[in-house]
Order: sequence, then structure tokens, then C-alpha cells
Amino acid sequence: MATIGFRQHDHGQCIATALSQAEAKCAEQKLQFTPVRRRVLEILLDKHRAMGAYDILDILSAEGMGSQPPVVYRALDFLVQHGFVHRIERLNAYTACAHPTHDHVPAFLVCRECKAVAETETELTQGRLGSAADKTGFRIEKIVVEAEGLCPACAGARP
Amino acid sequence: MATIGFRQHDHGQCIATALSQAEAKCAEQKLQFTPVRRRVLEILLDKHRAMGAYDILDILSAEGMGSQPPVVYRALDFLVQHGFVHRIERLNAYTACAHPTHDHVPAFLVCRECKAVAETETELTQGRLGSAADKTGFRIEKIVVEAEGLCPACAGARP
DNA sequence: ACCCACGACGTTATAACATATCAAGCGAAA
DNA sequence: TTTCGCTTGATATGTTATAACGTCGTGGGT
Ligand SMILES: [Zn+2]
Ligand SMILES: [Zn+2]
Ligand SMILES: [Zn+2]
Ligand SMILES: [Zn+2]
Repeated sequence: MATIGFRQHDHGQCIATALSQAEAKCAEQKLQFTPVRRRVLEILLDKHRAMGAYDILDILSAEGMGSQPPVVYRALDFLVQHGFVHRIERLNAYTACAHPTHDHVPAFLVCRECKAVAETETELTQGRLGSAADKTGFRIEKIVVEAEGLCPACAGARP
Repeated sequence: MATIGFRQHDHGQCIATALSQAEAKCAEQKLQFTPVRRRVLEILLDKHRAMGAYDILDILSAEGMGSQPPVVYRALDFLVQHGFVHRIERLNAYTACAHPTHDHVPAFLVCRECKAVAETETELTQGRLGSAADKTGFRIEKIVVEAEGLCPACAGARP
């Protein structure tokens, strides 16, 4: 599985697989995969793009699952914490992880028009950033890599 | 000039140099280096860390240079646009560029405790991210690379 | 059975970050 | 001098995120 997001795929299958993987991982690690958490992940998988917390909240509240910000932020915190969802810093938004079965340092291609997101992985950690950290004694705990640009669809629509 | 930010330096000189470089570049490109813009850059250079827009605004307004958000956001837009300042997405904050004399793709080490920021450059653009972009036809326009962790001072204080 | 600790959730309020819009000032170009 | 473009002033509003505090249900120890 590599860069998905700008390619066709069986989306129903894609959602079902990801949900059951999440369920399995939570069972294994004794995490509570509660209805709200499950539904938030499902929404993110379904839309398959970066969504703002309040967009998600609108959907939740329309379904009677809580209508205040903390509801969705808590669910997102949980999902991010356990690697089911990534936060896109550039957009202050969230997207379901494309390869939740193994640990990784994600990198993203984010379309500035339609907000579609493709996730890949990065080798980084070494390179200039790593050596700069070493030289100064900085201890890296997390790395954010996000590329912004135009996806094929949006580039085609307005070349 | 490389990674500064976690090292000692003659800070008065550092500020003076950066300001006069900015002044020169604006003159050359017929940009207006207005008092507000100059002062905002100066504040960022002085603090030498990531600052939120409203932190800057507090200082400006204490000095009678405008007290509404648009004042500082307009100045920041200008400074970012022309490469004098970078936005740190991870913090929704801003920091003065450490090497404003040439174009570059900046990468940052950001201390999660004290918000100190060290800027280095990244080779990236190639690598897995670039090839993922090529494969899918995504056109990259901008790249954000930010590492979060503990700076030497904060790691020392609480090891 | 009882108590309690813990984690999740409900709710209110507020903090923090950012933009839309319209009007006024001001210097340079025409 | 008129016009134009850019900067700024001012008000209002939109968007994202967290603090604070109470409640509820589950599960473990007694
Ligand atoms: Zn991922
Ligand atoms: Zn697009
Ligand atoms: Zn820079
Ligand atoms: Zn620090």
C-alpha cells in the first residue's frame, strides 16, 4: 500500500478494512473504541480528505452524538494518539491514516484547492534536519512533513 | 550561516544586520518597509522564538501602533510573502527567517517547552515525497518541514 | 454487596487564531 | 490636479481549540 488518495479504489472495502483493523488494534491494546470514536474515524475514512473538527462535529451533532467541541476534539485526540488519524498542521484539519497497521513518519501531499490528501512515508529523520539536531543537542520527538500544491484533478480543471 | 537558535550569538548585531538586509531588499524591490512592518520584524528578531500574532499585537498596541488583529496579520503576511518571516504551522506562530538573503526551503526544530526555534534548510523536494508526487501527478508548490522536540536547555532542566 | 478509582462523556464558557469589509489617508503617476 | 494603488484604521465576525467542572458507568479490591 502506498500513496493513495489521488487514485481510484474500492472505497467501501477501504473503509471496512480500516475500521476492522482499528477495532482489532483497540481490542488487542485494551483501548475503548467507543461509538463516538468509531464514528469519527468512519467519517474521516468516508470523506477521504482533510476535515476540520467542526465539520466533523456538524455531522456528529446531526446524528445526535454530541454537539459541543470537546466531544469531537476528545475523539480526535484519541485517534491521533493511537495512530488512526493524522493531523494536517497546514490546514488545522484531520485525515484518516492510510497505513494504520505499522508505525511510520507520515508525509502528506495536500491539494490547496480541494483539500484532498495523499499520505506517503518519509525516510527523513536523517539528513540535514537530523544532523542539525545532533549538532545542537536537540532531541527530535516528532516530525511534520507536508507538501502543498495542486492535485491532478484540480490542475487539469484549471491548468 | 547554519542552524542558529540554540547557540549563543551577538544578538544586537544579529538584529541590526537582519533589519538592514530587509531594508536593502525592500528598497531594491520597491517594497514599502513601513513602520509597522519594520517593528513586527524587529520584535520577532528580538525575541528569537516563535510568537503568536496576538503576542506581537500586544506589543504593538502597547506602543500605539495599532491594536486590531488586521494590523499585525497584514504585516505578517507581507513579511512572510517576502521571506523575512516564516510561519510555524505546528504552533500557528511566526518566527524571523534566519537566512533571509537567499531563497530556501526552511526546516525547523521547535522546542515544545520554550517554543525556541532553530531554522535549517532541507534538501528534500526529492526523495519519497517527490517521487510520490511525480507518480500521482501532484504538483508541489510548497513544503513544510517541522520537527518538534526538546531543546538542550529544556532537556537539561528536566531530563 | 459495597466502595472507589478511572476513564469517557455532557455542558458551559472562554481562549486563541484569523478574515471580511468598508472607509480614510497619502504619495506617486498621469 | 486628478486618479490610482497601496497602506492603514476600525468594526465585526468567523474559525479553531481548550479550561473547568460535573456526571455516569465499568471493573477491581474489600
Ligand atoms: Zn499514517
Ligand atoms: Zn485538488
Ligand atoms: Zn528562512
Ligand atoms: Zn526549550
